[in-house]
Amino acid sequence: MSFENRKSETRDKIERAAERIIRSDGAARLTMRRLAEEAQVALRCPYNLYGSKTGLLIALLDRVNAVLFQDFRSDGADWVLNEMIHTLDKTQKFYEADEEYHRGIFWEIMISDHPEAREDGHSNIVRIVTEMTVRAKAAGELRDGVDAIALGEQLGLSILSTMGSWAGGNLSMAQTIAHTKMVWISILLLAAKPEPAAALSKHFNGFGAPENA
Amino acid sequence: MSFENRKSETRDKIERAAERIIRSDGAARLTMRRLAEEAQVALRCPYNLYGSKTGLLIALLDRVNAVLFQDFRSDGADWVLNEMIHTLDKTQKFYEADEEYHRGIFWEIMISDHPEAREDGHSNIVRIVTEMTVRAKAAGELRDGVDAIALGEQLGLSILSTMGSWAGGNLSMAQTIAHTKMVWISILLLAAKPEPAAALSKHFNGFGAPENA
DNA sequence: CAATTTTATATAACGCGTTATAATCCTATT
DNA sequence: AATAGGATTATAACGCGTTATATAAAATTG
Repeated sequence: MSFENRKSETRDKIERAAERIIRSDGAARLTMRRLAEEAQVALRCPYNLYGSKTGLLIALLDRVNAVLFQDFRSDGADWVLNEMIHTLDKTQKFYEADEEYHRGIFWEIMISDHPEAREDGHSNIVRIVTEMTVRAKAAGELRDGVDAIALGEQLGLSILSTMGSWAGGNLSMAQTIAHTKMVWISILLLAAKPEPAAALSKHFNGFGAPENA
Repeated sequence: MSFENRKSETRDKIERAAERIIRSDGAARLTMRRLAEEAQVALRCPYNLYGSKTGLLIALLDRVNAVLFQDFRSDGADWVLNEMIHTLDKTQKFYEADEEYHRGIFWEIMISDHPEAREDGHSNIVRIVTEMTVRAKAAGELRDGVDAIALGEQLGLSILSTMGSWAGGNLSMAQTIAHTKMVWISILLLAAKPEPAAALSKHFNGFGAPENA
């Protein structure tokens, strides 16, 4: 077996063990010593492969995000702006299927003292949202004078911040998406031309409390 | 000297030492052993008085918040909704005067594994914002059918989440307030009656990128 | 096959927040 | 003044993420 094959087999052993521990006891109870024991490797081994505990968690997150982000392709909705709202629904459904697992990983990465970890997820989301606003602008759904990139950054910041509250345990995923949807629509109603704005307002649920979301 | 006096003198010694360390080296470099040495008390002492490191940081935060929140009394502006925007400006000015100090404390409390710590700050902010929306409703500035409490909870959640991103180092305080202002105004334009809404829209700066804020 | 490089192991240690255990002050009560 | 009780101290220890050191095993290279 080659070096690379051996490494990726070890990686697999470790990531499987990490998943098992997080699923059974939560990400907060994932310790490197317990992980090493569960994966039957030396304590030093995951550090060789991932650099740090945070590096391992990022590897777990990346695998999951690859699946989620595939679902974000254009779905041929009537308006790009409506498609953006559908994207929120897809996100909710995806994370709700395994909410505690995702929340734990998200949180541990978020509070790690490896700043580059946060930066990665941050720019990922902002990029995806900005791609959509730029597409909406190109489709003529946004008013003249609206900077699509600036708009995307603001919407991306909004969902990212709210997901931070989710990760911290202050919100459920349902509340997170409901709030984000409300904020996005409020903003987009100002940025959109009348026609797509009218379509958008059908998704607006008023000012329901987060608890009712 | 009485028991209570002795305790509050020790508390003062510890809190002063903590402030000194945070101001010189940042909150991340505040360790309990170093604090004990700087305050010239036993390592056990702060645990007796505050329960935990997080408890001490909350004590520091409470002292600061008491000063900030005093500034949130009604300032007799034309509209309550405008007053809410001014509150954001006051908050920005206040935190910017000592941004790294506040950010560090905020962050350490936020990522602590004492969930009740987050809960406190959370409900504090939501309460303050909700008081303002209820006042706006009573002043007849909000449309009929708008639930002032639900609205306040959403606005509170918005600023809280964004301040989380600030605490994590992803935003400056200026960007944090600029984003919150944009979100608040977008939402309030939908919730407000025409007259106060017109006054509100003067504060709207369009969709500037967070970097330009 | 032999030599070299890469990967994995075993063991100990560091500083961190926190706790346990005793002992020692100092205030309050009788 | 004697005694009870709360406040503070001193020392050691726990599990945590991480690193150092030195060794063993396996793949690559000559």
